Amino acid sequence: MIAEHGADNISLDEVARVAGVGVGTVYRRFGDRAGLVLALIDDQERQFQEAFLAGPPPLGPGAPAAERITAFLDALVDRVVAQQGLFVQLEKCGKTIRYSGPYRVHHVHLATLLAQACPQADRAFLADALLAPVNARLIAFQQEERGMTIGEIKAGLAQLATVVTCGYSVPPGGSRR
Amino acid sequence: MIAEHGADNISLDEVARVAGVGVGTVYRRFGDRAGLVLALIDDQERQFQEAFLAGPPPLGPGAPAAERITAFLDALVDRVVAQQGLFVQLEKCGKTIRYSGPYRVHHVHLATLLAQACPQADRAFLADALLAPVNARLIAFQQEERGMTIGEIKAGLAQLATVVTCGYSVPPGGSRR
DNA sequence: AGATTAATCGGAGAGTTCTCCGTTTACAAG
DNA sequence: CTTGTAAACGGAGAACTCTCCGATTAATCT
Repeated sequence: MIAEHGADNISLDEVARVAGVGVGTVYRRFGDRAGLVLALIDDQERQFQEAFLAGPPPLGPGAPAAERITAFLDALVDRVVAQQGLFVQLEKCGKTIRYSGPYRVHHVHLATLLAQACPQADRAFLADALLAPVNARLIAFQQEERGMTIGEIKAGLAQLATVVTCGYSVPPGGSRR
Repeated sequence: MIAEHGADNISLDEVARVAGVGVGTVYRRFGDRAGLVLALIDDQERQFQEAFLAGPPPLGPGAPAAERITAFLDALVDRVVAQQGLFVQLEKCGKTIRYSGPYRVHHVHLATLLAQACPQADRAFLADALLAPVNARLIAFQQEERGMTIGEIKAGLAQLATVVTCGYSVPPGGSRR
């Protein structure tokens, strides 16, 4: 259905009809629209998590943290682009969903890598800040309205990650908490 | 109505009823839900733009670019927090709206400052990347689920901005610790 | 098998967002 | 004041998300 009509323009009524069940059944299984989208994302998400948790370097363990961070952001962009429509849907749903499930895993992973690359930074915030630009809608906007390519986006992220991992080693000037 | 029922839980049917007009009129005036929200945001947005375009430094012109960047991000956080519910609504609406209007102005402004602070960076992307974490839903999540304070969020952004403006002066690749 | 209980199902319905179009109002010309 | 035209109006209705609950099916016990 998504291949045919796009990820938007899909009503759960129709999903139920096509599946040959009642609407209630769909909602009991998946909770709500967001739950259904999450389920559709789940397969690739598992593979992705497998890859950065236990796959070959530089995405998986073995490479230095700074390299893994870049590799992770790079792969995350691919991940989002591969199911862009679904991720856009996900972000439209209630805020409960946007920052749960996959996001938390990504955040923990990135924060762990950041802890190695730049120990004295606020790694929880920094992880949020690096994940924030990898956002289906922003990427769509950058592509469509700014004419950026995926390569340029990845390059920008890589540069940002580099600057961050290097820069945070040096305590900045007048910053206080 | 927002003060009473919160920014969600407001139906345009009811807005129309309270306003004493038909639903059609509301939609003709504002286009859709997003348009109404934008209108509600507009007043404070104008003031904010006035402040960073022509107000006193460090937010307005006069201070060095690096300081203005920090001041801008700081003020933007306040701006979003002040109308957090409305911004969350805005982000839920179609992607047409999220990256139009205010966002573009903020982006142009920040990109201009970045051009002064770190000329050789991809300032269009960098501006997106710095704006991305200043996001009503992310901030709400950081506050509620991570227990972060606004002060901590601002501090994190300030540090990030510092590292970015300093770090991008050095061409990437030959990075040292 | 028959009866009792629990889990599952499906669709009617409430509450929304947004569109469409017949009706009403405002305004200018005769 | 009347008439003609354009703009503004408002509510019926289509399409949608999600809930609720009576009906159906499956499982367990006697």
